[in-house]
Amino acid sequence: MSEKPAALNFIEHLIEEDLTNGLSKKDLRFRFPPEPNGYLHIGHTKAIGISFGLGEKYQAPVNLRFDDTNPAKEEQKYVDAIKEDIAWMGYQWDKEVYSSDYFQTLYNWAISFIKKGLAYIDSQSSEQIRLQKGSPTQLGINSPYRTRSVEENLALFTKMKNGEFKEGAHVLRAKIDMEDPNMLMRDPIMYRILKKAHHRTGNDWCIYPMYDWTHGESDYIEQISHSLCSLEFKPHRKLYNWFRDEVYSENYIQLPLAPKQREFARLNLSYTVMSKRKLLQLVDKKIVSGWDDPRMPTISGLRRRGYTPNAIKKFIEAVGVAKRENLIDVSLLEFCIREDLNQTAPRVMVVLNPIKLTIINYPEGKEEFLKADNNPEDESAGCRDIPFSKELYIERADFEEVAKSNFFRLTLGNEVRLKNAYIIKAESIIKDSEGVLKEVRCSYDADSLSGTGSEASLRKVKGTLHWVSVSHAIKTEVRSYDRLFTDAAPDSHKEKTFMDFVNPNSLTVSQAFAEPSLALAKIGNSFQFQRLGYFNVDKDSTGEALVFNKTVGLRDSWIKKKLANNNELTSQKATISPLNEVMRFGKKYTKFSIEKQQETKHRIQELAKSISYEELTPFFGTALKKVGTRIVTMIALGVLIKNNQEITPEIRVFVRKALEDKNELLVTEASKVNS
RNA sequence: UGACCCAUGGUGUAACUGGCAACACAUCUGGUUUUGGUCCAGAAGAGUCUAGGUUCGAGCCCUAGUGGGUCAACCA
Repeated sequence: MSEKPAALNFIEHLIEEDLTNGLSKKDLRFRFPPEPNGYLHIGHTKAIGISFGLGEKYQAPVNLRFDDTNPAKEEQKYVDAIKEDIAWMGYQWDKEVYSSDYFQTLYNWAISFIKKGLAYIDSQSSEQIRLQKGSPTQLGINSPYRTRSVEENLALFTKMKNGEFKEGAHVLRAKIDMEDPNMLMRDPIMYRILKKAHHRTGNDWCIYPMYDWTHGESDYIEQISHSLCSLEFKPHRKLYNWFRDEVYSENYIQLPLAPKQREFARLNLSYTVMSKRKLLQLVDKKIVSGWDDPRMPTISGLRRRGYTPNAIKKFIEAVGVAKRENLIDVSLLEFCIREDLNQTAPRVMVVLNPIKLTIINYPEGKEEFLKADNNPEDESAGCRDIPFSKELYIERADFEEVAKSNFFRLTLGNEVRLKNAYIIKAESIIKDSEGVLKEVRCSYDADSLSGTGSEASLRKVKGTLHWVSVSHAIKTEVRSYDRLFTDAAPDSHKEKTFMDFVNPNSLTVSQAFAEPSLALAKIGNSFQFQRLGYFNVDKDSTGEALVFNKTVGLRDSWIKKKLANNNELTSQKATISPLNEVMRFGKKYTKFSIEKQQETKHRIQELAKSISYEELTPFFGTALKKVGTRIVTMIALGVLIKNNQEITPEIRVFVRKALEDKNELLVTEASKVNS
C-alpha cells in the first residue's frame, strides 16, 4: 500500500509535533467556548468542526464551555439554543462547563496575584484609564494607583467583592507594562464591578472577571491541551501566556498541563453577513422573520431551510483550516447539500407555477394510478402510485407556443413525455380576452405509457415534464429563497453598509400543486421536487396546509445557457497591468515552443506600447540566471527604443550583458535591440 | 507612523525533511439518462505577490519591498 501522508492543516501539524515531542495522546483535550449571548451561525460551525473534529480524530474529549462572564448580555435561553444546535450537528461534548464555575478559583488566584504585586486596584474612571493606555503607535503611561500597597489592594479588592462600591468605582488590573507594543499588555483589567444578576450564579457575585483573565485560566483548570480560536484573538496570546505562566508556576503540581492558544482564520461566506450584531439588525428591522428564518446563516436558519448536519460537516471539511482571510463561495455549501439530499430525498412531483393541460383524447372521468420510483439513487426506496387524469397541471415555463431548437419542452405541434406517464403532443391553446395563456390542449399516445416496454413507450422524445392531476392535487405554499444580499461581500465596503445591499426579492411565495402522496409529509422532511430542487416541510405547516421551503435548486445547465446568452460571457480573469503580464510571460518564455514564443513575443510587443521606461528600468537589474525575465524585458525595451526612447547608460549595460549571455534567445533579442 | 499575522488557478485548501505544484468547488466539452438532475469520461485554467540572496535545486529557508488584515470596550 502506497500510503500518502494525510494532508494535515497547520493545527494538526502542531499537534503531531507536540505528540512527537512527548505530549501524551491521552492528554489531548479541546473545548468549544461560546458566549451565551446569541445564536450560533455557520461561522461557528467551523470552530465547532475544528475542535470537535480534532476530538474525533484523536479520540480526545471536547468540553462545551459557556463563556459567561458578562451577565449583562447572557441568558439561559441562549445556552439552551446553543446546546440544541451542537447536538443537532451530531457532536457530543465531554463536559458541559461554565466559566462561572470557576469564579471562586479565579478570585483566589487574583488574590495571590495581588500578594505577589502582580495586580492592583485602579480607582480611576474608565475614560482616564483609556486615555493612559495610549494607542498602537503611542506608549501608555502608568496609573497613579499603580504603586498602591499590597495591603491596600487586598482591602479594596475585598470590599469590591463585598459590594461596598458602585459600578465603575474600581477595577483590578494586572501590573504588566504600560509601554508594551501590544495594547493588551498595558495593565489589562482583570475584574470590574457589575451589579447584575447572573443567569447561573444569581447575586453571589458583583465583581466579574474579564475575558482575558478567564479564558486561559478556564482552559488551564480544564487541562485543555490546545485552545483554538479565531484570528482576531492573536494579539491576546501574549497576555494568555502571561496569565497562564503566572498561575502555572503555583499550580503545576495539581494541574501539570499548560494549554496553548492557536488561531485560525474565521469563515466568511459570500452573499451573507456573519456577525451576531449584524444578524440581529436583520431580525430587528424585520428583514427576516427571526433568527431561524431560512435565509439566515444561523444554524437554526440552515436547519429550517433543510440543510442537514452531514452537509454542513462536509462543507466545513471542504473549506479547510488556515490563517488566510477568505471568502467562501455559497456554491460550495449548495454543492454539499445537493450531494447529501440527492442520495436520501424521495422524488415527488410538484408544480410551482401551474398552467392547465387538458388531454383531449383521454376519457372523461377516467383515472389511473401510475408507478413512480421514489428515488432512482436508492432502489430500496421503492415506488409509489400517482393518480393520472384528463386534466393536469404543468409548469408554465414548460410550454412555449414557438421556441428555439434548444428548448426541449412542450411547444405547439411537438411531443414530450409526462414523467412516469404518456407521451403527449400539444395541439392547441386557449387564451383569455387579454391574451394570457389559460390552457394547453394536447393529445396523448395511449400506447406510450412508461415502463410498459411497448414500442411507443420506448420512443425518444426531447423532454420530460413533471405534472400533477388537477382533481387529485393538494394545494401547498412554497417559499423560495434567493440570496439575502446583492453583493458577495456586503460588509466589506467603505462607503456603504451591509444594509444597503439587502436583496428586496429574497423571498418568493408560490401557491403550488403537489401530488397527493405529500399529504403524509411531516415537518422537517426533505423531498426532491423533480426538475425543481430540494424542498422541506416548514414548521409553519398545519394539518390543513403544508408549507415548503426551497432548500436549494437542482444544478441547472439550462438556465445557465440562457443567462450566458443574455449577458455574453463575463470574464473570470481579473485584468492585470501590461507590465505584470509581460513579466509573467518571462517566467515561462524559455519553456515555450517556438510557435508559442513567436505568439508571445507579438503579445509582449503589443503590451510594451503601454509600458513606460520608468516601469521597465527596475528589470535591467534582473539576476543573470533569470533569463526569461531578461528576454521579455529586452523585447519590451526594443519596442520602447523603436518609439524613440533615448539610449541611456543603463540600457547600454543591460544590452551588453545580454549579448555576452549563453542563452541564444537572449543574445538574438539583444542584438536586435543593439542594432 | 508602532507591533503582530497573512499572501499558491476564479474560490477554498494541499504539497512531509527544499526535488515534475495536487485536490475539491466553480467553468467548458462529450457520453448515459423518462429529472436540462445524478452518474461517467475529458478539457481549460496557477508556475506560487515583487525584487534580491542561500542552494546542484526554492512555493517552502534568509533579506527588503508591496498588498491585505488585526490591535487603543470596565465586550467576548
